[in-house]
Amino acid sequence: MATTTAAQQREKARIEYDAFIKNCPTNQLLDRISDKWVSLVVCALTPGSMRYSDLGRKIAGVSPKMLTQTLRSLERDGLLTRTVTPSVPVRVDYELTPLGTSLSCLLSAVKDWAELHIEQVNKARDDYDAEPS
Amino acid sequence: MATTTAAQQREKARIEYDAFIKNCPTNQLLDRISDKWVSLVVCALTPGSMRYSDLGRKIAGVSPKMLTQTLRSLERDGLLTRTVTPSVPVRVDYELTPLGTSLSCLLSAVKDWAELHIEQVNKARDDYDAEPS
DNA sequence: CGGGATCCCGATAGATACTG
DNA sequence: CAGTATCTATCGGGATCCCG
Repeated sequence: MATTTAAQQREKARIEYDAFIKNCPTNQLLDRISDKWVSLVVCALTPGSMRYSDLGRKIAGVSPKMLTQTLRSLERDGLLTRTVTPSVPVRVDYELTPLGTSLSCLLSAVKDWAELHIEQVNKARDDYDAEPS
Repeated sequence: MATTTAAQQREKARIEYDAFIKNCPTNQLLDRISDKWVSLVVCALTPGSMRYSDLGRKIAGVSPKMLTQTLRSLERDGLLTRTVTPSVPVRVDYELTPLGTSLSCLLSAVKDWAELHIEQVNKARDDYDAEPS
């Protein structure tokens, strides 16, 4: 048991690198917006506030669990606010904060790039797939 | 068997929505850059071309499998080129294409946003976690 | 040196059912 | 209406071995 195996050393390196990545703001942000539902929620809320069930319907395909989970994490990061109105049927509204709106703008930039270059990517993909080798 | 269950209908909706998402350039791009290693590889290659093993060392923590897989998919999308030099020990260089460089610029924008707003996010997170409830 | 093929495991998405 | 709890199936990703 004495000697450290190569596997253990690599494991150590991996953990350190993971820590490095987690402390990197860029990767944190990438992790955040890469989440399957985050971009959809942000996009859905960009026009204005919306209720929980309306979001569920607009995003169609999301399970209550994932919707709640996504909304919670976005709320935690200060990207949206959660407002509970204790009426007879409870009413909960979600709305982007200025920070959330700012993120929405960034997503727009991503969207623009995507739409501008998607054809090149698709072409490259076809060429690659068509290669004889 | 005649009647379609609610579960089946939801399943259908999910599949359609999935298809919708997959056809959306923005989500394709998000899927791409959200990949754990893609941003790191692009970032590593931004200064210039690099060899396979150099990449592996610079990114430290990536397994050969993931590195190869990442490089292949990026090559397929026309974001980088792969050059094989059949010398005695084989030599393979990777280099960003103009399209890849363009993506690198987008990642820079993401990076800028991240560094500009990370403090707000962290503060919001602390506040949220500190809440009594 | 630069990979491909295979096996395996932990994380997590999502379906379902229940609650205030 | 707006969630929560639980269970399961899937799958990304790492380890390992092997090849050209």
